Amino acid sequence: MTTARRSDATRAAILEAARERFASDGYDRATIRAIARDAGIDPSMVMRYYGNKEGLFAAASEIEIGLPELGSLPAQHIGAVLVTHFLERWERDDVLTGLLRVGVTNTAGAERMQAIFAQQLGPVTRGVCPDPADAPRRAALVASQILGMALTRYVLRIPPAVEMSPEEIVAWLGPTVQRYLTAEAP
Amino acid sequence: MTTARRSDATRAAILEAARERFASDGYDRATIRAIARDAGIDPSMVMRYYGNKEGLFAAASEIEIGLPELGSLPAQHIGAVLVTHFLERWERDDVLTGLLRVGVTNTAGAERMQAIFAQQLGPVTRGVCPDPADAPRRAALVASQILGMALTRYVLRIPPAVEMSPEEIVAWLGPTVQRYLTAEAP
DNA sequence: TACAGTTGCCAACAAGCGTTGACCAACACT
DNA sequence: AGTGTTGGTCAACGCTTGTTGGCAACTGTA
Repeated sequence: MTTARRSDATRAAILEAARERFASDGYDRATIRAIARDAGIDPSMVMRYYGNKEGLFAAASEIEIGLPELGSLPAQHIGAVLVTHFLERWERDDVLTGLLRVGVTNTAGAERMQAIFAQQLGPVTRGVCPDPADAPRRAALVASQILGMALTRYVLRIPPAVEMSPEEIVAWLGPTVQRYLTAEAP
Repeated sequence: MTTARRSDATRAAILEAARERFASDGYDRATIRAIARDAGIDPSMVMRYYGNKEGLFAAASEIEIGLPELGSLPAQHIGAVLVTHFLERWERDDVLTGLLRVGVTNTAGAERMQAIFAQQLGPVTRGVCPDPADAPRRAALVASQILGMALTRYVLRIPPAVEMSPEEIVAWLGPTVQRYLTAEAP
């Protein structure tokens, strides 16, 4: 393993500042200078440690959704569990919001978003849906509803979406996700 | 009424180029210079006719969703009709995609997106849902699913979402929207 | 023909951007 | 004590951006 370096604190500070800036400003408006100012260091350090802006974004958007094991759960609750989990994940920090923001204008961001959902939501879907052949389609449907809620609630901030309680959202979206996963294809 | 000017063609060309650029590149990357180049004129003309970049965006993002009259329709088909209509609207041109892209990174864009849905989706919702008091919430839920599909299909371009046929999407999303509009609150 | 208004191009501006390389201070090791 | 490595600052580069003002050409009117 790589031994701990003296600069690890700085590296972490840069990464944290970068996450916040990317999340609130998007890729273009999140300038290296602003990120460095937030982290309390010189812009050139960012370049030294992460190569260039793209490298910084790649490092800042590394993420684990950490979906729970669904195999052991009662099949009829999967929808609610999934929505609850994503909602919690989204409220905890704003990396996902940032990723969503960047994914919309930046090709690298969009690809990363695709990869995350393919690798982390895909397997779950494959395990629970009736016909494995249309698992990708079902995963995309689930993604459309979950990302759509994240979009209206955390990015566009449409007032009624912001005001809803997590429980309310789960109650509404849970059955939708459940249907996308387990209902027979129309 | 304002009389026709000789520069109307140029104005229109600028607007069209702006719509395309905003749609494909987002607010920041859509530079006035690039828009002017597409329109075949000098960047300074853009400033003369639209004041500044914000003014140009405001003019380029003026939009009518043109929802159909739903009052006369059988209540149980509203969901499918709505999804069909939005899908068609989204496929027809890319102004909405552009608006979505800009709304994610730009405050003015987000506000415009909010306004569009409040003014054009709100009334429809109010007419069909059981209790007018939670009409805004229901509208937000509908928006979350429709915008989510637009996001995954037209912006992030998640492959399975792109490959689905319009009929398939309507078949999956229609019941969801229907439930958000007319089912009793959970 | 003279003149005012419109349409357009050109050149430049100040500011901000990502990025680079020279340089200094603190540390680690022998 | 001396030397190479690491962590960090500073000043500058080349470039692009939104924006401005001056100037030429055209159009319509009297």
